[in-house]
Amino acid sequence: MLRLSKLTDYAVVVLVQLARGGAVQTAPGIACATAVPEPTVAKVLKILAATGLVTSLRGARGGYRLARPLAALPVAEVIAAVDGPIALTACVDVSPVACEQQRSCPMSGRWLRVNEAIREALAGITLADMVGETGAEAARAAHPARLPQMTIEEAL
Amino acid sequence: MLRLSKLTDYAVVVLVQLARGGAVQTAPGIACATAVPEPTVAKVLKILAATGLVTSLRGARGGYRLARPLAALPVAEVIAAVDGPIALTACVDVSPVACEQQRSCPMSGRWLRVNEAIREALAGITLADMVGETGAEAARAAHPARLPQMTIEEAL
DNA sequence: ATATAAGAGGACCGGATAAGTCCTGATACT
DNA sequence: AGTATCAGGACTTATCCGGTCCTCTTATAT
Repeated sequence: MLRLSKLTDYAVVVLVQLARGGAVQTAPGIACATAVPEPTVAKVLKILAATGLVTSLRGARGGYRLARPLAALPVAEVIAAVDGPIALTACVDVSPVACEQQRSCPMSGRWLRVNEAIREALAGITLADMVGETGAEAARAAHPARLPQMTIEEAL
Repeated sequence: MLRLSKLTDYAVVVLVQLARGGAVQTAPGIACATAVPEPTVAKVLKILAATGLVTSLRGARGGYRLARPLAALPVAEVIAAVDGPIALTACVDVSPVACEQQRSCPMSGRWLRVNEAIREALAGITLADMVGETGAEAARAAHPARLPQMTIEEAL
């Protein structure tokens, strides 16, 4: 399915909310504004802070703030921050011995190119791009309520 | 991680082997040639046959044959055949009600564009491309033995 | 006609991995 | 000093994938 984790989805939601609010916002506040469960929001924010996509302010009146504007934030970075580096797990945890037995492992390094293509595609889209697109679509659905999985069916 | 399933990896190996052998090959034969466990090869072949990427011949002296040359087989199709349509599972099994509660779901349809970008990237690479690349790399590693996960580290 | 080789199609079990929750500690504002 | 907030980890649960096996159908060969 080539799917990315739900956490990544949440991360985008959270980041967009941060951009919308503008100033410093607390985790509970963002949870309230986005309907994402609060512990999950906190988790996501910690991860994003650890990777530098948001900056944190501790103490009373603390919270989180975007480190960069959405326009300077490629999706690839968000995915990499939450799910780890973008990689199509090919050839992992396979003992080299098992491979040498064959005349020539027909897979060595094959996926690098594919991986690179995906990486570039994701690097070229910023969160601002994603937000902009929905604005255009808002016309055909007043209260959109996440598209069920029309996305999936029409994907390919 | 944006990872694709191991089955997809196997599918590519199997398809390449099919192309290499040329004629009709049986599942056990391919398993033997690729070191992929036989039941798994059989499973992959069934899936590929069901989606028309390979054609099957039943009965004694039966086996599998490539339906198309590798050059006409984009990676996207293989992935779609094995893992299902390419989709970044966003907005799945979330009750619409929970979403309407919010002022406006900031996620509706957001991932479509990203999804499309990936789809295009994968549609542009054929299995022949993947095979060709490795041929070029064969020089720097005599018996390659699948690159561990250098792939992952360097990915982003 | 019968035996045999091969694929078709499903059911099943086990293991890995993500999702989500909670707890404890550190820090800074009031 | 007190309180609000983030930091960081541990833990539980659930889901999904990987892998195996069994049975049925089909077609060739003897």
